[in-house]
Amino acid sequence: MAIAPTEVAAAREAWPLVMRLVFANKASFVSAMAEFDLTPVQAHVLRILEPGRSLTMNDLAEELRCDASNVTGLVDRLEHRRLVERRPGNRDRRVKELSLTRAGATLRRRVLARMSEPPPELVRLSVRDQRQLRDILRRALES
Amino acid sequence: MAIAPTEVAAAREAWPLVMRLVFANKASFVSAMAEFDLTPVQAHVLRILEPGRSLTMNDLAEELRCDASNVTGLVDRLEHRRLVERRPGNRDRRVKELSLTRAGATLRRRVLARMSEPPPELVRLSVRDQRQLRDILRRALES
DNA sequence: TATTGTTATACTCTATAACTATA
DNA sequence: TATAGTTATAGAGTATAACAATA
Repeated sequence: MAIAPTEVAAAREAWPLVMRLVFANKASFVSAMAEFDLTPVQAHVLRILEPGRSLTMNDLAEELRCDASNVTGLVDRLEHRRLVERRPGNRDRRVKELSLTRAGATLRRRVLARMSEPPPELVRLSVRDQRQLRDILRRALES
Repeated sequence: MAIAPTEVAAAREAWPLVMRLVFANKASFVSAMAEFDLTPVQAHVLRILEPGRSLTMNDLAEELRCDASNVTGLVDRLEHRRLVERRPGNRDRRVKELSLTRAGATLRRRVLARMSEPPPELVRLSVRDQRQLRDILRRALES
């Protein structure tokens, strides 16, 4: 059965609101991460790099949705601060395995806690709305 | 009455989901805007600069939440493409009034239409969920 | 030959500080 | 003196292309 054009009408109205919400809080996110001496992208790297997990440089580029050449400098800066470390791959010596240091894991916890802090627009919603929003987003992102 | 800590628990769960949704679609947004030869920030300028409205350079910096020194180059590039134009302020000759050209207004319509196109995560929601999401976000952003 | 990561290069965005021309 | 906008400068993120080491 073909999907009628009206099926996405509400999504088309909702999506710009999502972007407005995020954009309105962008500056606050940037300055919150700056308190950890992190740029937004560096913060995302910490988020992606779960403790115990290890990623190759290519994996990270893919998760960040950017060209692989960028992660060299990005990881350089984090490694220089001893937040992450490169280790040579066991099987394939071309590969670098990237992982968090102890200090990186500690900072990651603080960063994630700060990233989860909801903006005033969500805080002032009723608890009922907050829960519905959470549930709808879970359904959207699942699978 | 003090707000109990549990009041924001659901918002704290919802907010990272919002960011995940946006982050997952960032690359798609960047390449969509690139088809118009626009960077994301340039696209935001077009969105902010409604036809008929005019803004000073300082106003634009404020709306973009960036330092005023940045908008000089940003507007230079858009003006060079004849999408926006600077006109001297009437009363105060220090001020530049910024507005869309005809070409800018035309491109703006296409850009806004593209920006409103919802990502697959929202499209596959039920119509009921789409509407609730829209309504909750409207309540969050109102006032 | 193909792949992983790096380097070289160029452009945009960003902030800070100093400057200009008005007010 | 104060303000609007610009310029100078520096650093970070981004892409493309070329490269070395390894497979």
